[in-house]
Amino acid sequence: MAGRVIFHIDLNSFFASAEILKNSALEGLPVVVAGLHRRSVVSTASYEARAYGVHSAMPLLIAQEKCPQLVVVKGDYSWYEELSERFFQFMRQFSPYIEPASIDECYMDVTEPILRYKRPLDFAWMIQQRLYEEIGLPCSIGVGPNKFLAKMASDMRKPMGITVLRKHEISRKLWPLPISEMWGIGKKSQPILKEHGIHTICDLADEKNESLILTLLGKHGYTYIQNARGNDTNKLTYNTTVQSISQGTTLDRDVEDYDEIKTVLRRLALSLSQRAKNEDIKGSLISISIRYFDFTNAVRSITIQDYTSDASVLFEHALLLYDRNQNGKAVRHLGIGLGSLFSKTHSIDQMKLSLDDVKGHESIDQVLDHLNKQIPGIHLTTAAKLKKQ
DNA sequence: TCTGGGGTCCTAGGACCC
DNA sequence: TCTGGGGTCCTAGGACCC
Repeated sequence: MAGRVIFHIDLNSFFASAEILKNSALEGLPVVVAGLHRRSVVSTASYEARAYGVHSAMPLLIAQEKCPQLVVVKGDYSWYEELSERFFQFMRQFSPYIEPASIDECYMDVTEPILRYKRPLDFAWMIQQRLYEEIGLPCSIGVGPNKFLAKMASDMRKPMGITVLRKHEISRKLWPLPISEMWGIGKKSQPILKEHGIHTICDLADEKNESLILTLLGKHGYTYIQNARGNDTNKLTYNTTVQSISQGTTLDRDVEDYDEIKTVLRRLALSLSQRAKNEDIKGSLISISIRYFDFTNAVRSITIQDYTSDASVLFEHALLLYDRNQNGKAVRHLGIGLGSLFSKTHSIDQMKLSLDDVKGHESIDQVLDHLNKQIPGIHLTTAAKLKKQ
């Protein structure tokens, strides 16, 4: 089969761009979107703010120290969602083969449509220009033969960049980068690799390091090696469904008082329930997450008999899980989650069985297994298996 | 300096069933 | 007495991403 052409489209400092769209007076200023509490961190920084060394995940207090004239805007998430929806709608006019990767980025398989352009990059350029003119959002586009290379490419020129990363170019464009720049390698794997002399993506791709990396990182190591060599074979997934929803909050100060914790859990249960109902979602896996004053975490979960979105059911089980796990440590953060979701509308959408679902599977059981993983809340089986039960 | 909020996916052990 | 093989579901924990 001939090679694919994948675009990775990444909105630049999306939340900050969204705020500037709403209020043009912010244009050109060092802006961050962040919570307005003592313990908030920066969600997104405009490029003007980045010039001061401010970046996302930085504690707000530190950001303000680095940039005293910093403009702090409280996030308006329903506005971001609306804009994000416009972004995806806009993209779909060019191709249905789109995989949303987050609120502000997607992959698009453009193997077919790009043939219609004399100069392939004109397609990327046109998308970028029109997205900016029609919706007001700047983006960077990465072009590659697979998802990984497209993703790495879109990171190379920002904002409003277009970068092509062909396989034969990786030794020049990709390999010199430090492993910290590599998608998928986080703050745990980095020190492990560096300790063993692996500092660049070139080191990851090097055959001499292969067995060492596999020993250190196992299956993940294998993925890193293949990606570093430009051999990502992951397909785009076009029907993405939500797997879980959650609602959490960091408390203003660490809390030991039981009644106070109970009050927070009740409030979280209410708002999670509201969201679930709005989105026509129910779930059977209820979980709580706790972060203690010392930054240790615990997640506890329980599976219930029926699918629910009921606030009191969420609250009761959350409290049960909390009680079971009492240890006297002061609590910094609390969250409630709902998983193993069932959504009528989503399930019906996905019942359309396509050839892609069947391709590549050897037996009917494999096909059913594949479908069961795609459609939450249902379980397909064969008559033979039912009889056995 | 002092560390958010909302997600995804993977692994692994134990219970339980045939 | 000492001993399977295969499978699913549940729970906990962890790495990573935007």
